[in-house]
Amino acid sequence: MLKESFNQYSFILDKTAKRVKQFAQNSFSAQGIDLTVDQWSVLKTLYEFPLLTHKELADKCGKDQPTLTRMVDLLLKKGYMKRVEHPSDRRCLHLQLTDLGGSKVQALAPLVKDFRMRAWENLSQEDFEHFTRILNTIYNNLETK
Amino acid sequence: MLKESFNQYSFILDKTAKRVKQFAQNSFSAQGIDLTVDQWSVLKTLYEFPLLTHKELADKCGKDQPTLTRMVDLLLKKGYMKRVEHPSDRRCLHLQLTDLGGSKVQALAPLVKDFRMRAWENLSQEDFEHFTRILNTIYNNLETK
DNA sequence: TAACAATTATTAGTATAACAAGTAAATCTA
DNA sequence: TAGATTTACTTGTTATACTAATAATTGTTA
Repeated sequence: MLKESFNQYSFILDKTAKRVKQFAQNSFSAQGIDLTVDQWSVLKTLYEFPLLTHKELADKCGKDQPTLTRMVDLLLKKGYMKRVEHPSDRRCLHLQLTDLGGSKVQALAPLVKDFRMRAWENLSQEDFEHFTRILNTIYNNLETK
Repeated sequence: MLKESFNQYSFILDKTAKRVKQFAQNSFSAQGIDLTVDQWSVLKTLYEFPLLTHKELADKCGKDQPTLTRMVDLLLKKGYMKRVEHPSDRRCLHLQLTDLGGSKVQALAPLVKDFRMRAWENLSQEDFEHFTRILNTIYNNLETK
């Protein structure tokens, strides 16, 4: 049914994801922001879900646990988040943004809004819906379980 | 116009690109294939464009030159490609697949076809066209020059 | 209850790729 | 011819992914 090869989508997908990340990273660097895009995504996720365990945050960010642990170590060193005891399960640690972390996320909001505007020029709300639907479908199709 | 934040697309984009890559990588590993997905994309590109310089190949693959040089070193060590003198410009080197490299790409074709089928379940040819159009638009919108 | 299994976070080691800065050779240009 | 540009390479650093193993805790079941 589909004539084109894997290339014709995986290359485009990969190239575009990489360019978005690079563009964001360059904007961060140009503003002197001491975060990688991935680190920002961790902070942002925690901003939206203020109290998560390592495992929950890792899942939401699509990272494995060792990777997240190292990222948290870094963000902790930078003072943007903290680890807190879990009230009922002593294996777990709850993660929280510090005030500094929260205001960092807020400070980045306008910058991030600029990416969006720039990236979505010449595209419509309908395109956005296609985009999310198609990408989510691919994502779910490749569930490994 | 667009209500959602950067997250609502960059997260999905990044997550999906990562999952596609992981899925491909797992399939490669399960078949005992000694290539990363990025290495495969280099070989595949060179398969389609049989005679490229470092710079041309780097551009086509979206890699910078130092990264490509190291990847070529690796692929050369594995015997999949070779460097050849450029006939008219002695600064350049032409890159070519070896016979081994060519048959490797061919051997991977059915596997790669499986990814495509799996990823695109429940999606139409029309979706594919939306997909490529939208991603290419974003890609071009973020051109840094 | 005791033994075993599963879960959570961590640690360590390795590999890949991105990025930055600089070098050398060749080519182009003014 | 002198200087600028291009091409490829080298080196060093960093971020992230993956694997495997460990310790502590919790859950399960015989």
